Amino acid sequence: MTIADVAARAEVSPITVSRALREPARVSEPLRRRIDAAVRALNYVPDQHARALASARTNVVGVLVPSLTNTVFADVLRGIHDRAGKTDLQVQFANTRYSPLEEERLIRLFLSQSPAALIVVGIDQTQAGAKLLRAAELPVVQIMELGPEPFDMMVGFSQFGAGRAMTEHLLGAGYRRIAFLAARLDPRSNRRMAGYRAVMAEAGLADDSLMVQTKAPSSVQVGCELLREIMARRPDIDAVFCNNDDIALGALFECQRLGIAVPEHLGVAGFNDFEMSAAAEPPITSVATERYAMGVTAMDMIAKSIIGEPPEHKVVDLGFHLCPRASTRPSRAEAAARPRKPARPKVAKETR
Amino acid sequence: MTIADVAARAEVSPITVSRALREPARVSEPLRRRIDAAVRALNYVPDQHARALASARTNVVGVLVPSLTNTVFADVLRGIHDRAGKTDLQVQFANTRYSPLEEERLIRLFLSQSPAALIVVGIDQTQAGAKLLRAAELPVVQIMELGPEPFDMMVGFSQFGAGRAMTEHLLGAGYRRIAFLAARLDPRSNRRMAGYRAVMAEAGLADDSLMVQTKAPSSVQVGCELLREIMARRPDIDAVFCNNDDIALGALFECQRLGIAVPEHLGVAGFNDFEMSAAAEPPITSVATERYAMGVTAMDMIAKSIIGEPPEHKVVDLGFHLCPRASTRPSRAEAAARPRKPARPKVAKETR
DNA sequence: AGAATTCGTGATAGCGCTAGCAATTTGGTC
DNA sequence: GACCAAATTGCTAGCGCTATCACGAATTCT
Repeated sequence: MTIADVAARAEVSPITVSRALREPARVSEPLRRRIDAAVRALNYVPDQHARALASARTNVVGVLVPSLTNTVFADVLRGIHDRAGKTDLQVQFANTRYSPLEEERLIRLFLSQSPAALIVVGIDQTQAGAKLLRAAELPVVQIMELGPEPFDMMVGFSQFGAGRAMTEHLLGAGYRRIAFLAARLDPRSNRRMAGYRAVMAEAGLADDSLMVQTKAPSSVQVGCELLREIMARRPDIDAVFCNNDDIALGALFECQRLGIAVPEHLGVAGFNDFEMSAAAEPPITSVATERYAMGVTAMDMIAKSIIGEPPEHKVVDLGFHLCPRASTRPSRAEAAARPRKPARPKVAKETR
Repeated sequence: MTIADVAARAEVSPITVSRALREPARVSEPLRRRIDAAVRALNYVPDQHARALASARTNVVGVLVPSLTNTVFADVLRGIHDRAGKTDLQVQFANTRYSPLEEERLIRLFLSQSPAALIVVGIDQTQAGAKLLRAAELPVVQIMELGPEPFDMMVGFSQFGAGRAMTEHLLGAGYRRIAFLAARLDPRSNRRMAGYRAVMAEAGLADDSLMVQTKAPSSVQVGCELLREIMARRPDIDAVFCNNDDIALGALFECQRLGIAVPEHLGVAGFNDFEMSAAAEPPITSVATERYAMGVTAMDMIAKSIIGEPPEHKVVDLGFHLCPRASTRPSRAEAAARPRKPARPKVAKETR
């Protein structure tokens, strides 16, 4: 079942079939109809390998992410994958395991296979990796955060700004001794922490002993441990801002174990607005990010670039939004706007 | 940078280079050394497309899973991916969205690209899909569960048996009116439910009003809703066996909200032993399954098959094990073995 | 009217690699 | 020393597709 079979059936030359499939506009109406009919009758599927070999191009989009299991990236991948299904692009994932060197190796590997485009996470590639991506003659999208001098395109939000926003929210709710709990600090968590630090410093409340971290990857268990640690070191804290919602959930569980009332004695805030956070008791204050949309948008930008219509904006800020919930006291603004007795908080729609 | 460049540098013919790379044993020691040196000096990477075109074979393993975000599959994918990194096999994922028809479409699509092997989930393919896979001349691994007449190979565990085991454990702990909470029932959840039903029937305790389910996919939020529903319908229940740990977590949160003491008034058990379950307060009784190992084993079997050494056992049972925790009363056997006052349960190591 | 351009189609020549066979060398066997 | 089998290397001919150029016919321009 090759292009020649289709050509024979449609009584045209193979090259015309090839054109009808790739650039229908360049083939006359009647031929195109005959060819389409033949393709359908024979259930013809072009051979990707032959196509790639002959044209020195592929329809494979390489995606380099630090982790395949972290919910954050799983959501982005789902967006990428869903959108890819609507084009003829294929997706090839690879796992950098949070290692810039591994990422560089994978960049080399992928580039050697001349993919249609690449998606990488963040802005902290190695120098060599950055140079390769900048020089590459293909669409490149950096996702998850924003920064100056994109290699090509960018879709994300300000991690620093999000860290600031949550910290400001907590200050606005009257918290003063706010601890920061962090698992393995990848570059994005680091920038959130920088946002926290900046706000605390501006308020004259900065204090390094309020910050606890570990090299272990983020998990609920780690959240438990970090909470015990900070409570041992600084029993006077009045809130914890957790790097990630699983840390926050662990912190909440540990509070229950230790008999610490949330939010009365301790406010607990997370980041990323995982599905479980809104359902927890009490529901956990968090910052929602547009992970799925990020994947979709990245693929959209790539699809447009490939057909020669690069997107209007090369850098897209999808923003974030704060989700104040009962695990922290309401801020003054909210308290004014709400009825006295806070009703069961409405749970945002959580679709998969 | 082609095989010809390497051949020129090593002063041999291109075909010898090709052989040295694919079947080193068939090339003499000295030539092999010269060729290896040339490959490294030129940083040569064979063109996958040319290779696939010429040999009518690829090194791509297709993986069809129902979901990319569900932790269960994310863990399996990680195993598959990790192991693939140690061979020269590439992995291509696709998402069936729990639809057998979509799965069939993808089976056709993948087979038309003659992959090196296929991994599919479970035993509930459409008739046409099953026929295609049975006829396919390539390694096929069915994962996640076991069953009679594998297409080729199988790695999993008995979902029915696991459902039985948990239900028996709950009975052994003295629970009698055990509800079953289920989100969208995919075939595997169904078999777990069948295990529950069988044990309840044997004990003379079966009662359809004890079973609640919804079409929504599994989530913590859905766990909350299901718990409210069953408590409204059957306030006399003494335990809930949840389809999945996120349902169990939601049930636990809802118990906290409703003031139901766990495990005194209600035992809560889950399934899959997600990381958060051991860290919850109280820690949630669950059934651990070997998801990562399943992915690794599947890839191992495939790798062996491809080099012509099919694995000794075509069907591998990785089993499961019960993790009794404080969200259910201890069974009689455990109670006898343990000290009176249950210490904080040790948390199993949870590595990522 | 003749030249220049555009349009639609086709012929040719590879893309980089490997299957299959052919040629050569080596190491034994009778 | 002639002969055979095995081991080693190389040649030839594509795999299925597309880039490039070529060609005639239709269209536009001067």
